[in-house]
Amino acid sequence: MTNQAIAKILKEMAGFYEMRDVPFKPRAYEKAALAIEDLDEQAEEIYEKQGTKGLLGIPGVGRGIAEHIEELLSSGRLKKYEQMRKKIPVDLVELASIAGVGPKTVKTLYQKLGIRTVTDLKKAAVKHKIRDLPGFGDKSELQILAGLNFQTASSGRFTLGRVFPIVKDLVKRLKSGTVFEKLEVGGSFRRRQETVGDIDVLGTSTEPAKAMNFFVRLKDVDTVLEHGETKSEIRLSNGLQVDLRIVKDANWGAALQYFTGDKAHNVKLRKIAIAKGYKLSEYGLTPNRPPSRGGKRRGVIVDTEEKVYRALDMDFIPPELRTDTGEIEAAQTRRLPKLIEYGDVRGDLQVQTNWTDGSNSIEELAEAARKLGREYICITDHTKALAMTGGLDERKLLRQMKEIDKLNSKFRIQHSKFRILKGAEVNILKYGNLDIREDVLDKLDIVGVSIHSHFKMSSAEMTGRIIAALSRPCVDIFFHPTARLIGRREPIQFDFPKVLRAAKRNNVALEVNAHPERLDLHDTLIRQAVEAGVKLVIDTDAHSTKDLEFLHFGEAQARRGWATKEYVLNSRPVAELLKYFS
DNA sequence: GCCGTTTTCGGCCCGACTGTTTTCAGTCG
Repeated sequence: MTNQAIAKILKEMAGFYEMRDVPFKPRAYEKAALAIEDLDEQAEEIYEKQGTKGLLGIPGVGRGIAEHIEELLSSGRLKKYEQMRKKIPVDLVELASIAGVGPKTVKTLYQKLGIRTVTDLKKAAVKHKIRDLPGFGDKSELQILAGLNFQTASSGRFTLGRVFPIVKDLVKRLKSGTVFEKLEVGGSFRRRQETVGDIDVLGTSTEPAKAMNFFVRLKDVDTVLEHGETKSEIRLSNGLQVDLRIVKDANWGAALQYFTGDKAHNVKLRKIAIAKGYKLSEYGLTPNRPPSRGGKRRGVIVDTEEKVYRALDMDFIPPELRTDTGEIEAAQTRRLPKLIEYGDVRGDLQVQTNWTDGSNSIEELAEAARKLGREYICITDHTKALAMTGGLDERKLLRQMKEIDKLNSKFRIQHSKFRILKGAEVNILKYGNLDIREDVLDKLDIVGVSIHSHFKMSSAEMTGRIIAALSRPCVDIFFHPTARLIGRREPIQFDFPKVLRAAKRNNVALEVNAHPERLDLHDTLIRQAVEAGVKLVIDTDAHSTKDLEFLHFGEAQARRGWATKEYVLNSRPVAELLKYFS
């Protein structure tokens, strides 16, 4: 049974408890479900290897839930869950995913109208059966219909790469209105998560009502979901939801901290605040106890985020790290790493040209990279086994090397510093051998390898396949190691710690692919690589000059994985980089 | 049901907005 399936059952149980107004259990089950979704390993494997103890190691999983998981893994069923579902047999997760519908609403809908599925709900809403229920009205019915329509039109989250230009443009327009003093985007966007559900904008204004009106009347607003004094929500015509909060200037730091999240990070901070005798909220940091006689009840001034963290006795935590995965403890003991900074990467080591499936020439890509401030670029066209891209064979690869030599002398005359490196994205074949002869690969500056076929091997076979490839002396980089495509293709399965050991032994760097549909490695795997002492590179995997700008997403991903500059090889000057790989 | 700088019991984040109410419940983040 997959983590997804286990998580779904736990989420439904959370909902059933919520329906019955059972206190605290819903949160406990939800928390455990989220932790299981976030695991890098299958719970099934953890259980096989370490038994119940392994399951108890998952945050939020205690004795009760561990027993549930064991029952699910061994029998494929869970009695307690089945009993709950028998009483109220509804597709709880699906129904509750509709905006404005929660467990209590689902319960009423089932008891009064017998609604069990999303289809049932649609039928009832269209027939206007919902508006007559107690506690409902025509507005709630309309809201449910709107939610249903939106859900079928678009399914949830956007990639960071997709929202990035939209948000840039939105911020520019909001600032042009001159109704805001401060304006900042918080939430998962500021944390640079790989996908973003909605955009949280935070602002200050001397005329809040005017500012809110300006916001809800932006020209591409499709629906105004909420319109209040301090909080409004809109949906843009492209489907993206944007929330705006207007806060007081004196609370700016506390508010920005609060609206950046994530939730688990904030909850823990609040607990720490309580332990220190404070209450932390978006409105500031205030003493929790009544003031002593004659004393005034005054909050700590937290007009910047830095002051919030300082007041709680810890170092400032960069937004990308705020996931409650050890960053708070590290900040308290002054052990946070100094993360790689945006702009630290000097050169791009994976770029495809029009020799294969890219759309620009080598020269165009080189020129565009130079203009973006890069010091070098490595041309890594596909090789012959990837026939659909017109992959290069040995003969063509040699010809491309000559072409690069010519271009380099041209660049040397015009711009002394910029350099084009010779590389390739070589296919790892089914049993770990490469599709280009070694004597030709030896002539390249940098050899990257990657998996483009046979994605569905067993973990053991895949591990052997990868280690065989990484053990070739000519190999320098393992490109997009898990081969996942966000929202489209699951990562391949292999024993990551074993591959890390092989990479370290052979001095092979792992790539952090910056392409918004890949972002591969993902954050927790980057963290493991860094802990294991394995070096990284950050590449765009550009297929056009425009794609070269993806680098920012790769740097963000590396930060989310706690990577320091020292671990990222292409933050080094070209001579040092080549020396490392030689 | 989980968890521990309040540690095996007793807490568990907290406020805004909406719709349907006439003081509040449900949802959301």
